[in-house]
Amino acid sequence: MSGLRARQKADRHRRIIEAAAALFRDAGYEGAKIETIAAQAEVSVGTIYNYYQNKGDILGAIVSMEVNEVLNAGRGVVANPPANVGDALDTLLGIYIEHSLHYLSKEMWRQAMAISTQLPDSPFGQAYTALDRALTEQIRGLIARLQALGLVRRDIDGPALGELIFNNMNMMFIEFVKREEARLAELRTAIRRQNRILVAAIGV
Amino acid sequence: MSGLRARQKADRHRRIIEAAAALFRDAGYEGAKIETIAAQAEVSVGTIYNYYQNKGDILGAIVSMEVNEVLNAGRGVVANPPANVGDALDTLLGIYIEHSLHYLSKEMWRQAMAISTQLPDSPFGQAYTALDRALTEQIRGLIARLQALGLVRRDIDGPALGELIFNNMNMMFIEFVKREEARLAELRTAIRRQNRILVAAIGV
DNA sequence: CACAAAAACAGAATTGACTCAATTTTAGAA
DNA sequence: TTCTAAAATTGAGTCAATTCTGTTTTTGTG
Repeated sequence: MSGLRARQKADRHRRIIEAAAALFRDAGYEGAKIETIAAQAEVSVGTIYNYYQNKGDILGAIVSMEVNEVLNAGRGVVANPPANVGDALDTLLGIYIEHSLHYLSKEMWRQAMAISTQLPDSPFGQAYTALDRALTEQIRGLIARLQALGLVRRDIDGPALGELIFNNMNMMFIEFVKREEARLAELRTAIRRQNRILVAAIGV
Repeated sequence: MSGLRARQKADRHRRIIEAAAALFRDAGYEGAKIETIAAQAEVSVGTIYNYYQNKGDILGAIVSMEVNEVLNAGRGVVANPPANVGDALDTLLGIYIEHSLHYLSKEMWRQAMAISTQLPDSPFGQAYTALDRALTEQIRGLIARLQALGLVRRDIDGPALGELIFNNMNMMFIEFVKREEARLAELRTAIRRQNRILVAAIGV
C-alpha cells in the first residue's frame, strides 16, 4: 500500500501547491481559476478536488507552511528572551509580523482569514484555528518564561494575558491586511503603543 | 423627483431585506439563493443587483441595523457608567455581547465578518470597518469618562487602551461565533478574566 | 502473469452569483 | 393629454467553483 501510488500522490500534491502558489501571487486568489491551476499542475480539475475539499483548502496548505515557519522562528525568542519585558514582547511579535508577508500577499491573507471564519469546520478552518492557538501558546510560553526569570509579576494571570496580547496583535494584523496602503512599520508601532500599557502593569 | 418612484424604491428595499433576513435565518446565508430572495421579494434578480452590489451587501444592511442598535444601547452606559472600572467595562461590553445574537445567527455573523475581510473596499466592507471604529470610539469614550471621574489614572494612554479592549473583545467574539456550541455566558466570563488584568493596572 | 477490488483520475454536467442588452415605467415639459 | 428622456426593471446569458459518473491505474493475490 505504498510505493508508486504514494510517490505519485506526494508529487501531485506538490505540483498543485506550487502551481496554486504561483497563480495566487500573479493573478490573486480570486483571479486564479481552478482550471488554470489544474492545467499548470498537469492534473485534471477533478483530481484537485480529490486532494483538496475546495479552493480555500489549497490556500490553506500554503498559509500553514508560512505560519509554521513563523512559529519556528519564534521558538528561539521564547527560549532566550531579551532581559526586558517590553523588548521581549516586541521581539517575538516583531518576528511574527516581519515574517508575515514573506510568501503571502495581503490579498492571500484576507482570503485565508475570510475562509477560516466562513468555514470554521473545513480542514483549513480547523487548521487555522489550531495555528492561532499555537501562536497564543507561544506567547503564553514567553510570559511564563519571563515570570520564571522574575521579570513579570508572579501574581499575573499569564494565560489570560497571553491571549489578550495575541488577540490584540491579531486584530491589528487583520486591520493591517485590509488596508493595502498600511505599512509593516506602522503596525509594529501601533502594537508597541498598546502593549506599553500592559508592560507597565505587569513588570516587577 | 420624489413621490411614486421614491415610495416604490423604499418599498422594494424593505421587501428585499425582509425576504433576505427570513431566508438567511431559515436556510443560512449560503443556502439562500438570490433567485429565491428575488421571488420572495417579488422583484427580479436584476433588480436586487440594482439595489445591492452583491449578496454580501444585503447581509451587510442587516448587520448594520443590528450594530447600530447596539451602539445606541451603549450610549447610556457611557453617559452614566457604574462607579467602578471593572463594572463599567463589564456593563458596556456585556451590552454588546448580549445584543449580538438578537437578529443575527452565528452563521450570519461568520459570513458578515468573512465578507468584510474578503472585500474591505466593497460598500459593506467599508461600513463594517466604520462600525468597528464606532464601537472602539465608544469604548474610548467610556475610558475618557472614567478618567474624568477620577476612576482611571490620568496618565494612561486612553485611546490605545480603548483599542486594546475592543480588539480583544472582538477577537473573542470571532472565536465565539466560529464555535457553534460556545455560550454567551462563557464568552463574557473569558473577556472579564482578561480585562481584570487591565482593570488592576489602570485603576487609581 | 492474470485478475478482481480498490483507489484515483478525467472532464462533462450542474449550480448559483452576477452581468447586460432590451423593455417597461416614471417624471416633467409642452 | 401626449411625448421624450431618464431611471428602473427584467430575465436570459456568462462564468467559475464544485459535483458526479464512467474510465483508467495500481495493488495484492492466486
